[in-house]
Amino acid sequence: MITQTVRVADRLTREEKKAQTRARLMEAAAAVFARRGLAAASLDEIAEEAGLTKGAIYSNFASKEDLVLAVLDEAGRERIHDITADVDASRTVDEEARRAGAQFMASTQEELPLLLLALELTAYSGRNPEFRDRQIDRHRESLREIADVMEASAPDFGIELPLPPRQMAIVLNALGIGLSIEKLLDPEGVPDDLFATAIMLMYGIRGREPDRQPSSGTAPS
Amino acid sequence: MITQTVRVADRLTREEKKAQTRARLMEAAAAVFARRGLAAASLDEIAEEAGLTKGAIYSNFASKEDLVLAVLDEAGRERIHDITADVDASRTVDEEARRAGAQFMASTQEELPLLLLALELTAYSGRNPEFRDRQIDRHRESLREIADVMEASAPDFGIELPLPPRQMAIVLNALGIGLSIEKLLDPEGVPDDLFATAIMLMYGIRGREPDRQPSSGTAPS
DNA sequence: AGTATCTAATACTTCTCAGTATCTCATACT
DNA sequence: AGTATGAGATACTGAGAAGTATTAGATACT
Repeated sequence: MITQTVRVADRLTREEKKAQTRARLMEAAAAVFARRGLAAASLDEIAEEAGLTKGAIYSNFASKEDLVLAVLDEAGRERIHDITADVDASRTVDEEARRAGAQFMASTQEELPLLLLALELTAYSGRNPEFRDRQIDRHRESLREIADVMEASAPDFGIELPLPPRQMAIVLNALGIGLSIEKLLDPEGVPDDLFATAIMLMYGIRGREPDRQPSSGTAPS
Repeated sequence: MITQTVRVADRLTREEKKAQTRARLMEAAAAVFARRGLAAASLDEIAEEAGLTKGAIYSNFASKEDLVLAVLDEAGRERIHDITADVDASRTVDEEARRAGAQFMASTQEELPLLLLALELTAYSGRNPEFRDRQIDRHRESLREIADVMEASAPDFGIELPLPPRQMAIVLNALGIGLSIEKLLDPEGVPDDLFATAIMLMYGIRGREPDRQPSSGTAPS
């Protein structure tokens, strides 16, 4: 016998309701983790943010760590894609490097809580190898995406990668994260275009000034 | 009347004893913070590690945060110095970059807990601006030390810095930290000499292979 | 010598939070 | 309709930790 579930607008099936609860919890968790940090975020606060209670959390996730992983898994999918998706080989390398560099720095600045959370997670990973192992695939995937885009677009830009794509991706990613940290620690000390400038140096494209600029001057501090 | 304090070998004056206690606490704190992380390190554990009790901590420091800051202040002094002090302009740039790069990567690997602690502190700084402000001077000083060494040694190496020294220092530091993080997340994914290679690219010194190496091959994975 | 002072130990308070046990009530099934 | 199921609420437990009050005992001062 085939059962036909009658659907009224806000009359959800159990499965749907649960999925919705789960989604609300994950959204709330993402916000609270970003706001408070990994350790300081309490499950009670997350539940409250979602308009639910801790019971809902433990009905949907095995533990706090489990919830974190679920949140990460979802968040991790979109991150890199946003930036690489915008690569446009009809512009010059110079333009494109500046755009991507600026976009990267801007996004980490405006979503600072996410950067902070990522730092904490990295530290946590360093102390909990099994946690790290559960993230490694996603991390490699992100790198591969960067590598693929760079490899694919290099000919269009008329340049050659000075390193194998994967290594280039690692360097790029590392530099971006490192500079974000520098900027976090000393916002005024890091020029906005430093990322792009450094990248172009590696590509062998020397700066706009043919000769050396003085170490101090009218340039932005 | 002048008081002469009699000194027997292990008979310390009050002041000395207190200083010694403080030093023992800071040493223990450094170890425990590194081992457990910022939040997970308990004052009881630190006290125990020092062979003392929490009373000793609160007699010497106002709060946990105060203790952290004291530890950092001391630890921060030696770090950078170790690496820059070894710069030797009698070697070639290539050699020297490789040495410094390898030394940096090796030191962050073998003192991994310190890297993790630094990450947590950075995240903490991002959420507590007044804490960050108390670190900013030290951070700038470290950068200046790197910048000075690079600026001073560049002529000896017969090269020119492609960027103002301070910016060069920022990029170098950022890249080092970023690569350390990459290596932490995926130890096998990061070649040991990638740091040096990237640096040399920025200096405009192209790799040992005149032509491009394939993206995969007999190289370690 | 006798007293004051201050370091660090002891013991306690207060609080936060992850995780659990239990219960309720809406949905699903028969 | 009546019963079974399970999502989520409520209330609790237990661990652990920061910080405090008090005290003991050694050192310094007179």
